[in-house]
Order: sequence, then structure tokens, then C-alpha cells
Amino acid sequence: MDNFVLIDGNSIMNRAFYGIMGSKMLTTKDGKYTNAIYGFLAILFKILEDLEPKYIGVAFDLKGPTKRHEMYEGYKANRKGMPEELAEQMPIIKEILKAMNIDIIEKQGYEGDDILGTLAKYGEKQGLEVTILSGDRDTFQLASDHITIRIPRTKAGKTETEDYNRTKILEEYGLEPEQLIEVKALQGDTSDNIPGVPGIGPKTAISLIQKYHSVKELYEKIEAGEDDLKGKQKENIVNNKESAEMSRTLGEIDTQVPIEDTLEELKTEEWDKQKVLEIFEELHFNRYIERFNLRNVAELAKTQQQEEKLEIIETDKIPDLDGKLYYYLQTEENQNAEDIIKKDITGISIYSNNKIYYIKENLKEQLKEIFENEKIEKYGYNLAEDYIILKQQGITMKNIVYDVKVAAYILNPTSKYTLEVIARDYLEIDNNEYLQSQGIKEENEQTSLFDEPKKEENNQKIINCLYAEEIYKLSEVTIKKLEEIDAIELFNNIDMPTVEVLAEMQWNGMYLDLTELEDYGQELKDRLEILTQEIYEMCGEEFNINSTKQLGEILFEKLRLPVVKKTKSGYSTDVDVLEKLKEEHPVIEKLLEYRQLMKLNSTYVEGMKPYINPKTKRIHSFFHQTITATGRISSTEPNLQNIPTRFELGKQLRKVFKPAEGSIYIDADYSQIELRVLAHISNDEHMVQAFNNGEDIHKQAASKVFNTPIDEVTKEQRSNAKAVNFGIVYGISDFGLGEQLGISRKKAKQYIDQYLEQYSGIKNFMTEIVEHAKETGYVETLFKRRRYIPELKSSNYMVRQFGQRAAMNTPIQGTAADIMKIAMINVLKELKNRNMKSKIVLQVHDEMMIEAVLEEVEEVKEILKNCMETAITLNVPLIAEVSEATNWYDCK
DNA sequence: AACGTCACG
DNA sequence: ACGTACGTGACGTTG
Repeated sequence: MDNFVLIDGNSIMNRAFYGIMGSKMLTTKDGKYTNAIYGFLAILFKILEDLEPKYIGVAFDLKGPTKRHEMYEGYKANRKGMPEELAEQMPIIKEILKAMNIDIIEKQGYEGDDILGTLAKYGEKQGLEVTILSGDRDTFQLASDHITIRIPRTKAGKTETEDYNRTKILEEYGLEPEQLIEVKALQGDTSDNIPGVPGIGPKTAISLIQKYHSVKELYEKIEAGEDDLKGKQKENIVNNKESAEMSRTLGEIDTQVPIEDTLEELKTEEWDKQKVLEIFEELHFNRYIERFNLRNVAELAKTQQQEEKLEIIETDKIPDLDGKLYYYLQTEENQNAEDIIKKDITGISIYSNNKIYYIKENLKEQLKEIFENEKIEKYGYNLAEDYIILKQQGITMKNIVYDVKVAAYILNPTSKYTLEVIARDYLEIDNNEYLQSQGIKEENEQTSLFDEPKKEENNQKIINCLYAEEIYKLSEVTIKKLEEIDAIELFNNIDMPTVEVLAEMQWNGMYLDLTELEDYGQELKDRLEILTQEIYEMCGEEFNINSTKQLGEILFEKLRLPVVKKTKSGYSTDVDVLEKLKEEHPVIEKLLEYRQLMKLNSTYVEGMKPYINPKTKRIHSFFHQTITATGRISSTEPNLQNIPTRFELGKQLRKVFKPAEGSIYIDADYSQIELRVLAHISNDEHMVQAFNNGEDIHKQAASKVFNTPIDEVTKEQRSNAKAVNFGIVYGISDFGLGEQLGISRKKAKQYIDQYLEQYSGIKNFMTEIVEHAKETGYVETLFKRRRYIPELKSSNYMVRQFGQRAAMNTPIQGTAADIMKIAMINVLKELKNRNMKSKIVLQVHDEMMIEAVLEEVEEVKEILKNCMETAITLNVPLIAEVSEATNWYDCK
């Protein structure tokens, strides 16, 4: 029997949008959402493959009122409009369907369901086997022996479907499919705002219909006194007869829609593959392009070019480079635990003059020659890593000018960048497909769109050579784009020089005294043991204190403490909550201490140990340059940017970080750099003046907010004003400030209003930056570092609010980050120019640390202070506070 | 893998 | 009626 497939377009797009594809939000490079389209197609392709339908049609709802609205003005009244992110995908999916020659059926005044119902019943009469694909269970009423409803559902991240025909519905509900109309009439439907009968839920509705068969019969029986209903339920049913009857009409799918489309038009046809390819390319749906071999069919020049064999010259001699090295290192994991990055170099691919060279022989000597050559510019991917790998071989890379990863990051800092993704975005090359055209087969089916291809050993050569070629091509493309957005100076003068600084920091590492660390850990463990027993005793049972779930049950159920705050999954037990419960039960204090010690021991003592390099006895954290949305550096494995300092016990940990024998730490941090940046970019008269006069900025704010003479500002007022200053930097909200200060939201709003009235320059800056962001879609730092903020266009109020705060905060945080990068670059330059032995070892956003040899102490101090304070000239002074000490703790 | 929690600027 | 300060990373628990 021939298959006839009918799809509820709106409902499937909805399901695909809200997560059938998992949480991954697919977007094209200019920020257009594509996740619903992608998901819809996944389901469509699946059903085409499964059923090979002879006929297929997709129904969509049109805007505007339907018969149901005329009947009942409350119909779908509480339904929110489609979010913009989804709405913008609707015309595109329709375009794709057209290109696939799949008929789209729309009818003013009718909903998708009605169209589907009408066609389904018609198809069944014509002797077809009908499958309706919909995410909406309301369509179950259409099921019959030859009409199946297919519902997608997500299971373990994979999209599966479930079929409902008449038999299945009988099994599940004990009712005929049509009787589900009766069920809905009683039950109602909150999402469509169909009232039904109050107090009747799904369970009751089903059992009532099982007994009385239909709404009509139910009321007939009641009138005849043949029912056995009683009490409140009966009262509700009797009183809501009209509502039930109307709900029944609303809930019944109309199978008599006048439809002009003929069955012939619904016949499955060949796709217009050229057209489909064009759209998929625009959407970066490479996986689908590949799956249906679209490129082979569509004869594009680009495709031909792609199918050319990569010309690889295998040689043992590095070619003439013409001053530029476009390269990709071939490396191999190395079990040698002594290395900082455990990789060995096994080859190199070099792009030069339209040819690709591949060298595996006589490497070391030659690599040294080219990489240390100051005259050769280096172009590559993730050069910070290469820097270390080469350094391990005794090679110091010089003249680093281009890193694809950094370029892509500047073009859009809010994405993740592997070379695969960058090539896809900027060259429109799908590496997997390319490699296949080179005869490289994937070992396994890939599960994700962006997985790296499986790399068989004998394919290494081709892959590495492809990368080298892509690095060349990408450098051309991205440099042009950087120029277009006026970010080339940022790239050349700030972010590229930073690569070496960060690599140096990783290479140098921070020394720490393992014995002291273990002693410190032992103290924590001893105390933890005691605390654990005390907590068990006070709670009257043993449980896992680390489990928020178990702890919540103990505190709020067993001990009946008041619930202060809830999380998605239960009771919140965070510090704020525990602090509020302190007076309620003595165990709380123990818990707070336990938490603190547990954190210190697990994250900082035990967590740190595995990272100590056995050879250098140092920790060589990664400093990442392409992670944050604002331009800041981040640190991992381990994170050295969040070593405790706020509380004394945690701060003690800093004592184990020490300079080597004969050296001393010189530490410098910017004083209030973000507020100074804010003063500069807003050019607020009062704040600029305060900084220029060396006033206490928080005290000044207090005086303004609380309308108090500056000499009479109390400690508390100053501390509150300090919080307001922080809030301003973060993109203020009354709720947030209230929460922070433990005051009412109203009070917080007064503070903010007063602040912004006094600092009118800041107020103007805030309004203007948000305006600018809304107009252009992005904000910039002083140095033209850009962050796109698509959140501002969201239909979700909360997301939009977030976008506004991000728009206010990013120029401030980002400019401060830029300034710090400049300072670091200049510090390293000075140290090198003067042939000094002191080393840069750490950066913590507004702080940098040098491990200085004793002979150089004074010089280093001067360099640090000078480089930091003169990194840039603002209309307020930049102040760096420098200290020296024999461990990190003592750096004040 | 997601969540809650907590460490930093 | 909702649920919020900005930017990060790591750990332990839980599904």
C-alpha cells in the first residue's frame, strides 16, 4: 500500500526549536538561528527514509483568527507569540520545502491540524496508508486503522519517534481515538486556553468517557437520573455543561476543510538539488550536503576546485619561504611525564607558493633554523601551544604574527574555535567532506555535526597538509575581515603579541612547596574529620554532606528549618541560605566551616597536586586567550586565577607559592582599573575629577548617593556605595544590588537613581551604549574589540535584560583587559630588551607577577610600574601598586 | 552531561 | 508573573 505522509509544520518546528536537538543552539556566523530548521529536516529525512511516501504535504498555520476564535474569544488567548529566534526560521524552512518540491498547504482561517485531518481522512478513503507527523497529542483523535500519528520524542539526546494508531490508542487510553475529543472537552487544555470542566483532569476525564462514551451521553444520563456521580464533581459537571460543549467543538479537529490542493500535487518529486545546496550552504548544513551528495550533483566551480587532489611534496628539506611560514606541526602524544605539554613533533606541513610541503626527516635542525629566524613571520593555529612544544625541543619561536584561532576569536569572541569550525565559517570548506574526496574514509559514523574527523595514522599526512593550506587561506580571508571591522591594529598590536606572553607564563610556571602544601592539606583533613563527626551527631545520622540533595532533606525535612531559597531541583543550601539559618540551628555553623574546608582541600590541595611537574616542581597552567566574551584571559589545569584570598584560612594557601632560590616575587596590581576605565569612556565630570584629585572614589560615591558631606561619610555608607560602584560596572539592576546589600529592591532603586542623577555622564554612557548595541548588534572596547550581543533581540525579557547588562559591562571589563594585555606585552619586551633573567609567571586580570632575580628587583619594580601606568593615556591616571615578597601570600 | 556550589577579578 | 547584577573554572553529586 502506498504511504501518504502529512506533517504539522508549526508543531514540528516548535519541537525542534525547543530542544529535540539538545541544548546546542545552532547559528550561522552572522548569528541567525538554524536549530529548528536543522531539527525539522532531521525528522523529515528520517520519515522519508523510513516510509518512502508516494505523497507528502506539510501544513502550516497562517496568522490571523480561525473559526475557533470566532466561536470563543478566549481561544489560545494566553498563548505567547512565537519567539523571534523561531519566527525567523519559518520562511527558510518553507523555502527549503519548496526546493525539495514538497507541497506546503496553508489555509486562512484553519489550523494545521484541520488541514492534516481533512487530508488524512481523504487519503484513507483513497486507500492510502497515512502517517501524520506532529508533536501535538491532540491529533490522536484522527488515528484509525490506516491513519497513524507519529510523535517525535527525545530520548538520551537522540530523537526517536513513537507511532500511535487505533490499536495503540485503545491500549493506552481504553478509548476509541475519536473519543479523545470527548476527553478533551471535559479536561480542557490550558495551552490552548480551552476551559473544559473545572476540577476534571486527564484521569477523571478518561474514566468518565470510558463509562459514558461521550459528553452528550454523559449529560443525557445526568438528566435521566441514570448517572452515579456525586458531590462537588457532579456539581461542576452540571454547572459547566455549556463550557464542556463549547470545549468539545473547539477541540474537535475539522476534517471538512475546503482544500484546493489535489493529491497529484502532493506526489513526491525529485528535489531541485542546486537550490537545496545553495540554501544548505548558507546555513552551513554541511552534514546534510554530504549526506545527500549535493555537491556532486550540483556542478559548482568551487566543488571542482575542492575535488582536485591536494598536491603534496614530500621532502626532507624545508623549501624557500619568502619570509612567511604557513605551517602546521604534526605531533604525537608522548608519555614522557616530564614535559609541560606532552607532545612530540613528528613532522611539519608547510604551505608555500601554492604548494604544500611535508617533511618528516632531519627535522630538529631545520625547525630550529626557521622558527628562531626573526625574519620569518609565523602563521599557524594555536601558536601558544606550538611555542611550548618547540621550546621543549630547545627552539624559541620568534616573530609570531598570525594565529588563526586568535583571528577568529577577535572576529567573534563568543564562539568556540577549532580549525574545523573556522574553515567551515570562513572558507566554507567542510574538512570531513574534503578528506573523503581525498580518499580518506571515516572510521565511524559521526555523532555530532562538529566532531573532528577520525584520524587514521596513514591519513595524518593529508590532514596536516590540509591544515597548512587552510591556515594560509584563512590568513588571507580573516585579515581582510579584521580590516573591515577596523580591528587589525587590535590583532597586530595587542592580541598577537599576547600569544607569546601567555606561552612564556605557561612555560615559566609557578613554583610551589609540596611539603607545605601537604601539611596545609593535612590540617584541613584533620579538621574535616572532626567536623564530619560533629555534623553527623548533631543531625542524628550519617549522610553525605557533600550531597546538596541529602543535606537539603536533613535540614529542611528532618530538622524542619525554614526554606529560604529553592533551586530547580530542590532546596538551596548555598552560603547565602546557610548564613540566614545561622541562628536557627548550631549545625549550620559547622556546615559553613565544613564547606569552606572541603573546597580548599578538594579543589586547591588535592586538585593542585597532579599538576605539579616532576621535573620543574612547578605548575604550568594554561592561559587561554580565546575563551572569554570580553577579551579577558582565562586559566585552566589548574586555574591559577581563583586561588583564595578573601578569607584568611584560604589565603594561607598562597604561602606555598614561592619564587625559586635567588629570586623574589614582584607583584603589581591596578588600582580600580574598571572604574577608571568607566570614568574615561563615560567622561563623567565628577568621577574623572575624583580620580584626578586622588580622592577615595567609593567615599565620593557615598557622599553623592547619601547626600552627606564627604567628611561625614560613615564606614557603612562607603561600603554600600562601593557595592553600587560594582553594580554600575556590572550593568546595574535594583534586584541585584538589593540582593547584594540585603536591602529592599525599592531602597536599592533609590540608591541607583540617586547615583545616576549625580553621575550624569555615566547615565548617558549607559543609555548610549545600549542604544548603540541595539542599533549595530555589538559593543566595542576602546581598542575596537567587538562583542556581538544577539540577546538584545530576544523575545524573552530576561534574556534581553541580560543583553543590556552585557552591553554596559563589556566595554568596561574588555577595555581593562586590553590595557592589561598591553602592559604585559611591554613588560615582556622590556625584560627581553634588557636581557634580564626575571620571568613573568602570572596574570590575574588586574594583577601581574614577576619572579625576579634578586639583582634585578629594583629594575623590575620600575618596569612593572611604568609599563602598567603608561600602557595607555586616559583622562584619569592609571595607578599600579607594586609589592615584593618571598611568597604570594605576602604580596600586598 | 547537567546542576549546585564556590573560588577569583 | 516572571527571575536578574559582569566575567571565568573546578569539584562532587546525580541522573
